[in-house]
Amino acid sequence: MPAPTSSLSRKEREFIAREELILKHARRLLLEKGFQAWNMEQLAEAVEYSKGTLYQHFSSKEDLVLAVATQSLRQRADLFEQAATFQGRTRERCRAIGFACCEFAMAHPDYFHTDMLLKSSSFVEKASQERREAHAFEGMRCWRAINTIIIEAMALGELPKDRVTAEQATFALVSVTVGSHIMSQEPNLKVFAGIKDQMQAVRLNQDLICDGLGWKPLLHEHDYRATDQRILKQIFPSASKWLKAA
Amino acid sequence: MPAPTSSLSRKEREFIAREELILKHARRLLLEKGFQAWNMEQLAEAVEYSKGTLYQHFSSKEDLVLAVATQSLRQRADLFEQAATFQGRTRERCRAIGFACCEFAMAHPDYFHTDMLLKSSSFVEKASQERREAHAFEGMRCWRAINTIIIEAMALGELPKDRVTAEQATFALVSVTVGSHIMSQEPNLKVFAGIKDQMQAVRLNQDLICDGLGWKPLLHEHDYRATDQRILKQIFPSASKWLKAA
DNA sequence: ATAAAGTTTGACCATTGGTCAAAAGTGGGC
DNA sequence: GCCCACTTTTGACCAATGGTCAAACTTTAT
Repeated sequence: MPAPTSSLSRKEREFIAREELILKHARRLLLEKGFQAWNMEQLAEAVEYSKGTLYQHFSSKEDLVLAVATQSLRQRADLFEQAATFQGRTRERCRAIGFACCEFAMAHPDYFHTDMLLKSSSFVEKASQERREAHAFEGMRCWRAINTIIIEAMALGELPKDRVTAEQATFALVSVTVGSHIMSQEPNLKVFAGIKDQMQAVRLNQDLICDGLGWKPLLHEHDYRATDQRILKQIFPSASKWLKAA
Repeated sequence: MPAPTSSLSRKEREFIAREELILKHARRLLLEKGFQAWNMEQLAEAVEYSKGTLYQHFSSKEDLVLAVATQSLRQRADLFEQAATFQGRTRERCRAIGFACCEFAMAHPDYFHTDMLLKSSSFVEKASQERREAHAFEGMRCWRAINTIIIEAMALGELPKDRVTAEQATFALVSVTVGSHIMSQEPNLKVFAGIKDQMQAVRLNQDLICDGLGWKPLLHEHDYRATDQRILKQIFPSASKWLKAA
């Protein structure tokens, strides 16, 4: 018998592996069909376990979906924190987070829809306390990544602090980002607004907020194309596929 | 027998009245419980008709909810168009629409949540074609109210047209508004961001976008307090209750 | 080999969105 | 006042599905 490769027993490792298998298939169904158009029986068949086993991992369908969303949100927070390490001025680092969010949105096209479901109290109330807390924790990491840069920008005088507080600025950036991602997926709106590149539309709106905040250097005061190239090279070397004309 | 007061027969008028009764109670349930936590039987009891009768008006629960949302959206469009008649400079008129949207959000605290449900294709596919078209129509009215002012602002030179197109500017304003309304309802975020007055937070973000667009006069170049007072007096005399410190 | 402990299963239950045949109601003609 | 054709309303019923749990099955310790 081989020695355990970690501190977890075989059973525990199997349990975790199965949970990840379930989450993987649930994510796929969620992406393909949304929330309603699949059921636990179908998921059970997909993972080749029975329905009862699913319920040993998740207390309800909502709990499961929350777990999928939290997994995604953790990746988003990872990307944000990674982007925040970009070497450059504060607004450039904020921009790197903007790219991080686009990178995330490309990898998880259904995330914002699912996240909107979670905002319904009757939905989230059916999930377990632990998973709710885990989700809130990852959300806080995303918030803090932005908030930290803004506080630093204000301390350095690159972002005027007489207009809004650091929290108001963070709230503005978060709001415009979420709103833009949601709206840019609306088929009707895409036609009206003539949106070709969704991610570019999101980042433009972020730029408008930053300019509105007076965050130096303003859009026309600096060669942000060069910054974008650096961000892509340093932080997201794999992202160039979706960013054709940086 | 009295002569008919309109071109509709008694039966037709009763049908319409019943439909409005159903919508009224459905709206109440939606506000109190969200989408899942009530069923058609409960609604039937509330309106004192049977389930079968409900289905003579609406093809599905989703169809019914879409009808409620469209009713709300029509009011939103009405308010937008009313606000657009405000006498003043283009940015002031845009600001009046910002107030209109807050007025609407106060009257329909659940609207944006419900609207997010509609963005799920599996949801909206269960509604009837007519109701989908009606919803898209009211959405277009809202879009156009903003878009029209922006086009005029660009023609007058009050809004520079070398940065973004009129459609991009409209998209930015719509996105920030929706995103801010959604985010400002998030309990966690309200704590983090220290939001006391949600509507003020939404309007601040709109101001940041307008400033970012370079829409003259900028926030610090003009006494918008006075504008706000005029908007409230001329357009929304009844709104002063929620706007304590304009 | 056997018993104890843990794991997996799928038949089963309750809820609920949606249907439809039958009951109830309506109104015009005689 | 009565009949009858037509419309409207009803609620028993159906199918789908989230969730449960006793029994079957597997693993482990002795």
